[in-house]
Amino acid sequence: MRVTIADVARTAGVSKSTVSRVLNAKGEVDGRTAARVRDVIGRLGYVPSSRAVGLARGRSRTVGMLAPSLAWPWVAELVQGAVDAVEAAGYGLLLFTCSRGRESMTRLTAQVSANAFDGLLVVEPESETGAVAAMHRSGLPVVLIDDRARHPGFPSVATTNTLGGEQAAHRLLGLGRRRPLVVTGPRRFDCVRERLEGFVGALEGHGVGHDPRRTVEGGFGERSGEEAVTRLLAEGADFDAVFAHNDLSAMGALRALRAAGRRVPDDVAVIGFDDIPLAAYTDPPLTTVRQPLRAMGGAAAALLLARTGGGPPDDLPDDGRVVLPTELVDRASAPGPATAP
Amino acid sequence: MRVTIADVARTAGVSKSTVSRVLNAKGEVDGRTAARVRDVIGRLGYVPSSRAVGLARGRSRTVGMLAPSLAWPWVAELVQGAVDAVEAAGYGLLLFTCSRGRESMTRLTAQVSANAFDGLLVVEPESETGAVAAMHRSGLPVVLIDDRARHPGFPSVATTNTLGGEQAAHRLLGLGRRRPLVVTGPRRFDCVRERLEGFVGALEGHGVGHDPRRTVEGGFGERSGEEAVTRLLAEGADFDAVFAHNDLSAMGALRALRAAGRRVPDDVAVIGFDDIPLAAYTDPPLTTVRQPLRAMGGAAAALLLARTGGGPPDDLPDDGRVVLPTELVDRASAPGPATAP
DNA sequence: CTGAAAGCGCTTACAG
DNA sequence: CTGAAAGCGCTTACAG
Repeated sequence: MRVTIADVARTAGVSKSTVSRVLNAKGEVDGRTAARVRDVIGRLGYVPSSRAVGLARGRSRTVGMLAPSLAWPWVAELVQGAVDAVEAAGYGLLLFTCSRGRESMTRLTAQVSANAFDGLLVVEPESETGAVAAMHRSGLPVVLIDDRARHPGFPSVATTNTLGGEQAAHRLLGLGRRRPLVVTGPRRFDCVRERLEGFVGALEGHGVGHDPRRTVEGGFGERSGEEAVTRLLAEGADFDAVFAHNDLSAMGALRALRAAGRRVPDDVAVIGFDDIPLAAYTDPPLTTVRQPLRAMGGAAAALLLARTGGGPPDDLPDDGRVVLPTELVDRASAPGPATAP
Repeated sequence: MRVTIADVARTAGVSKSTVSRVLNAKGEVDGRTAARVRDVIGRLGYVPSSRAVGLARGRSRTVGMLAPSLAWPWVAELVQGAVDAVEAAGYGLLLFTCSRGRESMTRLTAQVSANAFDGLLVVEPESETGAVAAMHRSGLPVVLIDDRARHPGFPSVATTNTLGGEQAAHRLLGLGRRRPLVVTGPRRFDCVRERLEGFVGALEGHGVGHDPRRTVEGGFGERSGEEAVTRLLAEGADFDAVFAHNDLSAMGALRALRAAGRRVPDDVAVIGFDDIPLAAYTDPPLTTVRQPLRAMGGAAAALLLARTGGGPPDDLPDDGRVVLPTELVDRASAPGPATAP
């Protein structure tokens, strides 16, 4: 039923070796022979079985991607960027998410041992660093997205988190704000530390001290931002701006400020981080530090493909790092000179 | 380097056939022999090569999923639901998106011909129906998510779009609204027609006629909702509610109403469709008709797995349809009795 | 330039 | 209950 290389060979009157050669443009083949084979391939609609090719070659032209839940908009963007790049290279992307906890990791590990893919893209490994390192050690090419410092040894893609923090600070300073509230993500993330450092550093560079009591650790969810602002407001804290470490918590902050009757940006300016699609649709639209998520996904895929032999080689060392720049997106929650009313 | 079934066989002093039998719990194997083999497998850390198993069995324990861009929150939810179910069954999910247009389809078709996966999940095929039907005809199990009417022949998963429209109408009627503006999605979608029919039908059932001029076709984006409301407002149209066919356009509508100084829900009540995570974070929080997206993804995966032999069989006919119920989520943009101020 | 043969790592009748 | 052998559909030295 399925047409195989043997059918093509028989019909064209050549050996399977020859068919394989024209298929893979490998070795010398007589022009006319090749044309005839190609013709038969076309007529029979022959497509090599990926399973058989994979077994014979020892590679599947497939990469795996392990990511947190797609319910996070930034994860979805990253995955979309990767899937585009992988697809363009003629590879397939096997998607795994951590949403089922330990069992998800068990499944992934099994697939790795089964050699189901040629390389693995990992987004923000939280507790799975050990497992990922083990896979890497066993010879699987791995590329990380973000959080490099904790995982020397494999290439990674990150964004300028420190610069991003600085960008946020500069905007707030420009607006005359001197007492910002910072709602961070979980401290264990390097990106969180970097954003905070950049932010505080820039403030201090301008002679503005940052009271640590105005830094609240959040969990990257809307809730964090909402609760942090609500609580500090209740405690009578004095702040004239919010720098949230992602857009979701910034949205929560907006909500809490609104509930408390504080005007944004007049009473409190708000800046987020990420620039998820909906950031343009909050009220007021959210000024935010944009992470080039699609591009990061694409860059990570390119690095991985280079290491699995599926893409053009790059000149990055094995523990090299690609850093894509953040950019302040000017909207009404912390308007710049051009946007100011 | 990689340990194979031959290594296990040699070490355990049995044949590969026997190892295969204990691996797959197929055929009778002496208890002690089996124990010994299992022990060796454990000690050697042997895991069968998925490529070899796939070639020998003719199936890969992998399914494909073709979806629109993950930038749509509802797509991300659907994919997450599917990936969880697929993973739980020990299968892999190869993700394809249509974001690269024709080339995306070419790549997918190639993978299908190459027999790269055992079944395909398709989300809202727009222009690709021909290609999908061809794959199905060639023997590939296919399960659709939504929009069944146009594609008889394969099983599908949908939600109660008509009922959803009715639910929205009943809420607005309950609030005393008689002149709703409807911002639909593209008319070519069956779900759009059904939502509209349900909505208008329910109004008429209550003796409320619907002026077709108050129905505006949108594109499911924030823009649609914003533009529709802005335009009708400019034209001096008279409406006291908005039923948007998805949450994104509802968010656009909220934005336009705010810009025009109309109060929500007092002047204009707003209801969306989907219940994406951010619906709870608009201002005011969005009342919406919830689609059980995760569950739909999971149900579609279950149907597909049953048809690839990877899950428990279901009793659904080959062109059967699973319909999961929508549910009105009560929030402040169109508050019910309990939520009313 | 081309073919026969071995090999990739499994599964599955077929014998015993 | 167990093993030898063929087969899944390719690729790749090795000869010629």
